Amino acid sequence: MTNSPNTQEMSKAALNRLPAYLRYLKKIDKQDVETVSCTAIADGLHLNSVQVRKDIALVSSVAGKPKKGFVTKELIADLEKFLGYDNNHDAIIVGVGGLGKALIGYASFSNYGLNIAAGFDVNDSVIGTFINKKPILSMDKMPELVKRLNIKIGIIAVPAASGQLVADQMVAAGIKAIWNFANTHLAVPDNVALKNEDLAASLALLSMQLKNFAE
Amino acid sequence: MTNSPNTQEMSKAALNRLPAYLRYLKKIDKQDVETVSCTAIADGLHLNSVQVRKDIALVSSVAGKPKKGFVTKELIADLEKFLGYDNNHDAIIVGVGGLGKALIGYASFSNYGLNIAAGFDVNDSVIGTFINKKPILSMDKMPELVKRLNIKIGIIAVPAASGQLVADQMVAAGIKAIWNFANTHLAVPDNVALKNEDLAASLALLSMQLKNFAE
DNA sequence: TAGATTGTTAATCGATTAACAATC
DNA sequence: TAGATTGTTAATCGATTAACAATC
Repeated sequence: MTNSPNTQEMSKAALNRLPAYLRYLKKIDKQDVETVSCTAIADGLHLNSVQVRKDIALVSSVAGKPKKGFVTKELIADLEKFLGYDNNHDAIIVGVGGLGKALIGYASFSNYGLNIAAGFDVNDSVIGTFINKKPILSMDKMPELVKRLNIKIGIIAVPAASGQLVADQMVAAGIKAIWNFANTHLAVPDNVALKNEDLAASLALLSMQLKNFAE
Repeated sequence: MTNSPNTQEMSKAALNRLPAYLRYLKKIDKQDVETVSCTAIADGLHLNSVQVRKDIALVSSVAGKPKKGFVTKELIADLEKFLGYDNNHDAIIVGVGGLGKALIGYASFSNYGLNIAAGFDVNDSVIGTFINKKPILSMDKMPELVKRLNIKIGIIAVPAASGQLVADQMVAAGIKAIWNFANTHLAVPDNVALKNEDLAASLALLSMQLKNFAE
């Protein structure tokens, strides 16, 4: 069992680091670096090497070779599989304002296994249009499409005031994971995954750091 | 000293929670709730009450009253002060693609004390235009404007490949805090604050949760 | 007064880092 | 072979939670 990937044992903090590993590995793979040590990854990303080694051990399907490390391409494949980037998830997005438009247009999502199937809005001026080839539909159509395509991921990019309402509608339609860009706290059932993208919190962290440096 | 706000003792995790407290307090303040207990905040946000009490203790300028708690408006003012939302920071943004445009147009930033002074890009088709009343300028103009307005915060919203270059240019111009939306690891000097907005990592966390729920 | 809530000290929990034997 | 790197066990560190006396 030692080397089989194990979801249970991976902490959130560790999981957060995996995409960075993957990016680094893809970079050196492009440079035709065939094997890579955890020490090298740690150096490249300014992390502790033991930490990297433990994280990689949970993800890699094969043991690393002393002196050589891991085969770059194998490790990339293992990480992509672990992160679910290898099989595409469909998602919908509700709210096609500035941020919503940007997210629909964000081509990189396909690299992460995310495909935005459609956008929804209540604003007549965008309904019926296409953004990045994705149809923007009326909010009424949301439940039916979610059910028909068996979509599990919903992205919320509406103003804070409508956040909870949209979340409730998504849950009612069968959405099981909500990625919340609205600046508000959402209450969702325990069996629905929720990830808040709190730009205010990020900004607070940054300006606090800035303040400390200045002192 | 017990009740004076103290930057040093605040952990990153705690700091991350403060904006949520502030949002909650503003919400109940609108409902004319005059005093609030940490227990109530904890219940409202589904957090542990001792955790909230400790966080609030580090931020509040006055002690809470047993049985009543804190004066809502006072606590809001203390939080805004602590988070630096009361005095405006100027910032610039480099990269006026989809995400960059959305960020420039994001009105809520002003609520967080952030004012985007200008956007920069290398693309002639956007240079000279205005987005949300902010001028979009040629990248050449960036160092001069940063120095003249003494701007300390830079937002990076360029493709991953140009991320490091832009970061270097910002640092050279005197930027002391970088908010990085480009999907790449950045190397910056130790005296420059860096906050990565890693959408890939967020998405990974969400889809992992989704996977675990499904099993 | 009684009891809800405070601030604080101690216990627990989890994650990071250090140390080290195994090995290609 | 020698030494870089592995995987793992133990020590440290920090954050969360539990317990409790003080008090309005």
